[in-house]
Amino acid sequence: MQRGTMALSRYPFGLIARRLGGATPLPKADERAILGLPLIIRTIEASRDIVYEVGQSDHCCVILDGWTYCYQLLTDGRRQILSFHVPGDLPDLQSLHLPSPDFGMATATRATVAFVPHADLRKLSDRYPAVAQAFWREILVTAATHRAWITSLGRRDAREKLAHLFCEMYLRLKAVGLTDGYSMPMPLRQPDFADALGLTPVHVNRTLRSLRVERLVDLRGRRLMIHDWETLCAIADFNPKYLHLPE
Amino acid sequence: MQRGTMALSRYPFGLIARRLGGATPLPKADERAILGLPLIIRTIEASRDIVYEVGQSDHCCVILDGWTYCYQLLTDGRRQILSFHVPGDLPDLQSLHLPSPDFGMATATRATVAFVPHADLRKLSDRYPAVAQAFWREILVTAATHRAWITSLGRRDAREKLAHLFCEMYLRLKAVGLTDGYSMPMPLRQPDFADALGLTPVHVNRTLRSLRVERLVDLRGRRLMIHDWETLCAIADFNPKYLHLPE
DNA sequence: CGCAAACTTGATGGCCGTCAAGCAAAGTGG
DNA sequence: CCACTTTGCTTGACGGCCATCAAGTTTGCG
Repeated sequence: MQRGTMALSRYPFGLIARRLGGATPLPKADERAILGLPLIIRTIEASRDIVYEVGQSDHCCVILDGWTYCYQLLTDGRRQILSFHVPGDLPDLQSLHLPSPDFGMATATRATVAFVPHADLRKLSDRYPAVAQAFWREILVTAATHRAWITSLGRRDAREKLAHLFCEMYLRLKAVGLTDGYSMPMPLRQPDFADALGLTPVHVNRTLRSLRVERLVDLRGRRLMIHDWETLCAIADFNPKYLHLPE
Repeated sequence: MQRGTMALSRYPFGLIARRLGGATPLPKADERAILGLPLIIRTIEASRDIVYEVGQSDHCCVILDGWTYCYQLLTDGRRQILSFHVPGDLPDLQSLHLPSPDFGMATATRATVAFVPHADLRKLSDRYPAVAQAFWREILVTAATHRAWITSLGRRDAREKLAHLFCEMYLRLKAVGLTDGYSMPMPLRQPDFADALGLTPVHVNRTLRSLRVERLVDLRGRRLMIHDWETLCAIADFNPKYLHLPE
């Protein structure tokens, strides 16, 4: 475990300050304040619950490297993934204002995560209104993404659901500079897709094959190649507005 | 159309102040400030879009009477309902902080709605921190409800979905005093259930019948009678925590 | 009162789940 | 570093939940 800001150069933490600004960049002073936050940085193995041993959940977490997800379980063991998170994301900002979270968090890959004390985040947002605004914006975009998932789960078939998820993750990764043309990292396993889209792994497999056969996408070696972005968007009926990305 | 606060005695507006407080009631001064908000009150027919003719969407709305819902459409016309709203709800508080909404709003029944200018809400929440806190709490509970719906849509079958929706609406109506024992108003039509739960009206009909035959619930004359709350909760795997209701 | 929408039920079909088996990949421990 | 085990991938066979189509009845709005 590392403490303090020394190690930050190895992680895209400046990115977070930039991303929070969205279309309207944060003032320099606000960015500096963000970079000065005290952090506890941890690297967690793949497929582990992200437990808040640091204090009892009085921290928010920032994804620095790897993928994580939020999920809920039914008592009989059925799992539903609620959202995926990539570097630069703040998956549980809401814990600042609403105690007793209603979901769990886990790593999809080995991931490096920074924990920031609630107290420091509150001080920060009290002092820098633009930061407070940015935090809330982040929470509202999460809610908008939830709505997009509700519509996907309720009214799209398997093929359309997969296409929609690919479109969303492509733009989010592109926004943080993790794409390479139309190629992107895609470390999720077929059971992860299944639990996110309300399907079974077997059916995810068949649906992926059909997308591959039609030369729309290619998922190999933990990378996704999008061969036909326009058609993929059309199949998904994808409208990126809800992500509120700049440009 | 009515203006000002005169008409408020006819509507459960004090309720909203109380509901916003949640488990910890708002200070009296804050409640008075809420009751002093300028309002435009409208009664809208059933099955109409709630359009913001008042200015261009620089208002939030408060449901005073009747039921409304938020929805998204796919370009081919498929509809997904994202949430239902009952008296006391503030369905679009998020518009205060995030322009360009990603969903539409419509009435499920004839409904009376109050519109409050963003500017006044902002003044209010700047001046009364407890109100600001309450507004954000409201938004976060909406997000938590979205998550519960994601899990329902992804991992519950038709019968469980219906049971879960009934449990949620029962507790929400009970919290605003609109239930009568285990009986409650339920003005939604079968096509509304279908679009909320990712089903077809035909299948909703069959599923309702099976719940009725088993004497779990009875839906007649726009009212829902819950005969066996415990079993209904068990079928739905219902955990009310996400609603963050008092008590 | 008339027409549109909702409700109800039956028949049929398809998307996706379940079960199963073989194989590949990746993580674990000696 | 290799045996071992777990997890994931792939494909086939089969079944079930839910969609679609259709037609008759009822409700309710204008």
